[in-house]
Amino acid sequence: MISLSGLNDKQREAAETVEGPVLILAGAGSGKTRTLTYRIANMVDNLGLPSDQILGVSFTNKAAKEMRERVITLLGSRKARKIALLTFHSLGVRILKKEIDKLGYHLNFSIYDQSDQISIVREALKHYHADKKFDTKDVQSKISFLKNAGITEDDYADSHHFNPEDPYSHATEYAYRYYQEKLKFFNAIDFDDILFLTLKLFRNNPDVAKAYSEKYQYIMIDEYQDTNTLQFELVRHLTVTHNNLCVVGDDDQSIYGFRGADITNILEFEKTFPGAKVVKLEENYRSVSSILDLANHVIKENKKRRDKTLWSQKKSDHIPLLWAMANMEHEAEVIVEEVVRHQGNGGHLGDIAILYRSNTQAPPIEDQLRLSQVPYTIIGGQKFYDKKEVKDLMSYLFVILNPNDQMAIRRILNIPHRGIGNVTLEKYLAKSAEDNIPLFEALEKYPGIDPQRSAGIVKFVELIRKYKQVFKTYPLAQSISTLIEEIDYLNFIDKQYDNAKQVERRRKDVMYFIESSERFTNYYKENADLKTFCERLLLQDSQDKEELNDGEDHDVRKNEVTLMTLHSSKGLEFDTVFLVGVEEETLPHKKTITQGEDISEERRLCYVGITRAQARLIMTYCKQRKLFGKDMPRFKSRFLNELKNKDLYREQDRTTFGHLTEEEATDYKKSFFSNLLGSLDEE
DNA sequence: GGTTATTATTTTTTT
DNA sequence: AATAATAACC
Repeated sequence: MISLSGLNDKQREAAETVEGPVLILAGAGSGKTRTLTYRIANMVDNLGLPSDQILGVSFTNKAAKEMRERVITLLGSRKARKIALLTFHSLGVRILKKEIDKLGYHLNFSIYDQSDQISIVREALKHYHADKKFDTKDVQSKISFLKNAGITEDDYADSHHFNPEDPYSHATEYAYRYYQEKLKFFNAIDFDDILFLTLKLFRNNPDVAKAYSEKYQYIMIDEYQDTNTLQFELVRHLTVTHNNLCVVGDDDQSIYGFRGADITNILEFEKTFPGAKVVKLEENYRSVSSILDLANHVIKENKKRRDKTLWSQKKSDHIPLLWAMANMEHEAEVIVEEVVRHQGNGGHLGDIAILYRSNTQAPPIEDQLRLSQVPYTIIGGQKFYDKKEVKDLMSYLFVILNPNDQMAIRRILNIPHRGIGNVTLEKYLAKSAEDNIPLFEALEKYPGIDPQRSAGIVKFVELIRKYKQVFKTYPLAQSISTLIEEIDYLNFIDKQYDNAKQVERRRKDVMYFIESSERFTNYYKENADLKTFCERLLLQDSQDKEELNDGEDHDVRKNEVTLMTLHSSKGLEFDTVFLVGVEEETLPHKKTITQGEDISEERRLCYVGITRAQARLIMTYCKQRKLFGKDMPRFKSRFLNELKNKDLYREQDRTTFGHLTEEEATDYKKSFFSNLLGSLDEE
């Protein structure tokens, strides 16, 4: 039996209401994850509901992982195993893998990431002759936005997003059609399609939707304020047979507007799901009151929000700090120094998070941590599969799996060099269009378009054919190693780069790729297929692969500092939080300032960051920052400047010793110089 | 077709 | 500063 006595009345009410629609309005730190995990534990352990009928959906891998870990802590891994705790996208792939043939795709579809998307859009815009130049990335993100709003390429021209006066709209319409056509032809889907097509599937096949709704009898959605139209519709289909839906959210923490998050989903929940029970969680258990005060005042500046003020019983003499730094390097130095001090005082590194607006802020801090030999882990950032080598190798896997995948073929056709360059490729692309056959078939059918290149073409086709068989007969990891050997990829890297350090790094990535396939194969045994492996690499961030080891230390946070973006930090908490780069044009981000006036989402982001901290909050900003190789003056963020009460935080100028007493300053200088001397000794 | 030099461009945020 | 796209070479 799981006891619910550790929950407060409201939390307990939410955890015990298992049937019917439930809306939990949960302020930051009000124990929302705790409530959800106890709710799940209650269902399984106390009510005896079958665990494979429970589905919990979150937005980020990090959040899904956290949820799983906490459920395991309550139930143990045996009982928790069958509970589906997924992101929206992994749920979508799980469904499409079995059902996508009903939409006219083959089951062996490839998944395209943003860089694939951009190349196709670039191609589309090339075909779209116009005197104006269009920004490829802009058009791509517009298409992505439209998909997330549930608008198809045919609906676009009639929607209110289409502006007949605007050349961009016309270009986007053309590109959208071109793009969708190509993807289908390549038997590929993009990240947005994972949800888009799942919804289409449900719409076209109500019986399939019904079956999944029956499979998942109890559904919970975390961070409901961030659901977009697509996700909302999916949820509706999934709950059609039972209406057992529990959603949790907080309008102040809506930070996915750029992905089409629709706040009315949460505001009108009771309308959509009549008879919903609404539970409000307002007591904050996370932060000390001084941190909460600051957060409340920052978010109060947002005009459009449901008024609420979180309160906390936790008192402390800590006042949030704001440190002014000279530049990025200095920022990194001072922060790491503080981290080291914390460690020296016997503090646990897992209690510390360093949060930033964008991933580009991480490298200097990372460098400094490494230099000081402080263990750390970075969540998100550059994806493992984003690395050139990994993409190349994955492209091989995708082609072997799905020969229609043109983007992947084009990527590897001449890697390693087979003497097939752009000119030859264009010839084959023309043939492929002419005969209306996939590129790969064109390669098979016309090996002799250019007699000089013929040998290379045949070799490539043979290679793919051969490995289709190899992957069928031998275990995954073994097949991958043989493939890499056969194409002599490591040698190719050697030849490509003359910088020894680069070669080393890239070879390491390849080795890591092989290792990760071995781990995967060991874990899934004979079920380790090519497709699942690729999906895992694409959908999961690199650190999640560690999960394959099935470690037992799920409830113990590692002794590492955590670095991540504000977006990834949502739903998490840390004893000490460094919120770095609280400056104009970083938070709020420049892009929001220049292109749109709505700064409120940036303010919510700031709010999210502040409310991650339990006991200690240290914000920083730089007086100067290098941008595109140039030093630019920087200023404190308006989110702090606009506060009338200046006692909410304490500002300290770390570029001088002014914030220290004379004694402290002497100590500081002494240790600074001895460090300097120490590092000189090493040289 | 491949390599190198020059020029343009870049930074949200997640899956 | 770093990287990618383009142009100009071999």
